[in-house]
Amino acid sequence: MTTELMADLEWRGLIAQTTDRVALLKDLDTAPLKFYIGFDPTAASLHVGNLVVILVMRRFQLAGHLPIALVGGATGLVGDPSGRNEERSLNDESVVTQWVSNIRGQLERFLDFDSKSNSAVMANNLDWTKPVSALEFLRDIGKHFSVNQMLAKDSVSSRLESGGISYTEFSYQVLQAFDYLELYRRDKCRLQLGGSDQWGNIVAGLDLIRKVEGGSAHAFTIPLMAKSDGSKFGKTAGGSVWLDSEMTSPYAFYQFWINTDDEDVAKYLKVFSFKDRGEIERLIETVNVNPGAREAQRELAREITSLVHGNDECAKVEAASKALFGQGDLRELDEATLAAALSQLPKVTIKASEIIPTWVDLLAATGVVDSKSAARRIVKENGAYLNNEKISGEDFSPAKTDLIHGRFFILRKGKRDLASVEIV
RNA sequence: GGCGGGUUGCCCGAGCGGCCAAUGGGAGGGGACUGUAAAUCCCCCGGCUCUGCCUUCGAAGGUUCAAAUCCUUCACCCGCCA
Repeated sequence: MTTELMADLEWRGLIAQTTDRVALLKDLDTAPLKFYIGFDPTAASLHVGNLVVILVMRRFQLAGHLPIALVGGATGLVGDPSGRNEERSLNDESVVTQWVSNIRGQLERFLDFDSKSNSAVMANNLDWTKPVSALEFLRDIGKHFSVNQMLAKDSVSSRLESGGISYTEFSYQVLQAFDYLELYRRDKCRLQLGGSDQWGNIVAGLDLIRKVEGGSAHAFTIPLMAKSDGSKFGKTAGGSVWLDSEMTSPYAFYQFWINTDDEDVAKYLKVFSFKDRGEIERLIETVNVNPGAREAQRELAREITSLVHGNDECAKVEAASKALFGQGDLRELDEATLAAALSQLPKVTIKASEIIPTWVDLLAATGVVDSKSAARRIVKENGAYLNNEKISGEDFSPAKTDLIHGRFFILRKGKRDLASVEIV
């Protein structure tokens, strides 16, 4: 069963590096294994990049193992130098506390905390790190670390080349190692998963466990998600794609997935989808046979949006996308369907008594563009639409007769950036 | 501690008294082509009450009719020497 898990992960391209594969397989096969992944609160929400690791965690749980979701209340206060060429700026403790609770809430959606056999548990490293005094830490933990080895770690050595590193961030690997040791001691946790940039930190933990407890544990890293065109995964023009619906609307979230390049969709299905291998292979085949239908993208978007925002919300944004991108006249959509679709978009309302502002002013008000100049530019460049019909003239204003169902205007910028105006 | 170099628009990087909102590249945006894809081609890319005005070239002062460009001080970075 576990052998299947590993084979499946391998097929999905989710294994970057592990410690002794044979020993790991044996442990996974013998009994449910406790494992953990840490998430540092570096933002108010997790983003789609974190989803890669979270879903691997879920796969392990589905295979019967015992997840510990660790939120880095302590490590988040210090800052991980891995993969960064600049020192992080420290966040206020109150901010980090807030972020910890946000992230905790988000993680709960992806794991089963009520299973009879292998429930997930939540942990916060602040709980065991905060009570330790600096002296205890230096004597009990620090003594086991060789600065020479610490300096050799990629995360540190690359920073030494590029502008330096503070003692604070330099110490990060020790804190993370301490986490692993703590979880090993109290929960017999013997496996840590993480992104491939975490290898050094995880191994630091293994060394510490060996030195202090004489025990052995495993490391398992997951490749960092890369896009075929070399750009960073999970970013759009607007920034990161967040899991928080306030920060990235479910509609925008769905749109992010549905716009996946053909080049990447096979890889994304393997990484993010819980469909079985046969079904994923069938979908990948559709990309080759009939790419225009974009069935693979649709399935991907639906599955991930449902997972993150729930089936109901997904159905809404799916219907909205279908309605707004459909070929038909928007006026033919019934009012309820249209209203539901528009509720997914950036929106501005104006009073019926007001004079209707220009298209430019309306678009700027929705926040779809940064400034009125940008909105004017769109008109000048022929990318301005009202109710899916091209408009021209910078001083164009919609008329009452353009209202759909007596209360909506639909603004469009370019091919797929939509916003709504409602007259109230 | 000494000497030298640097800090320019989202990023990289030209400019070195007026012709500079500032060359070029990347990112981003619009159009064409398509499939709400990629590639390609064309165009745009500080803001505004837009034939003009306002704010930008590390910060603050100063010289000048006129400064991103010259001077002074401050901050940070990077080399070389000690």
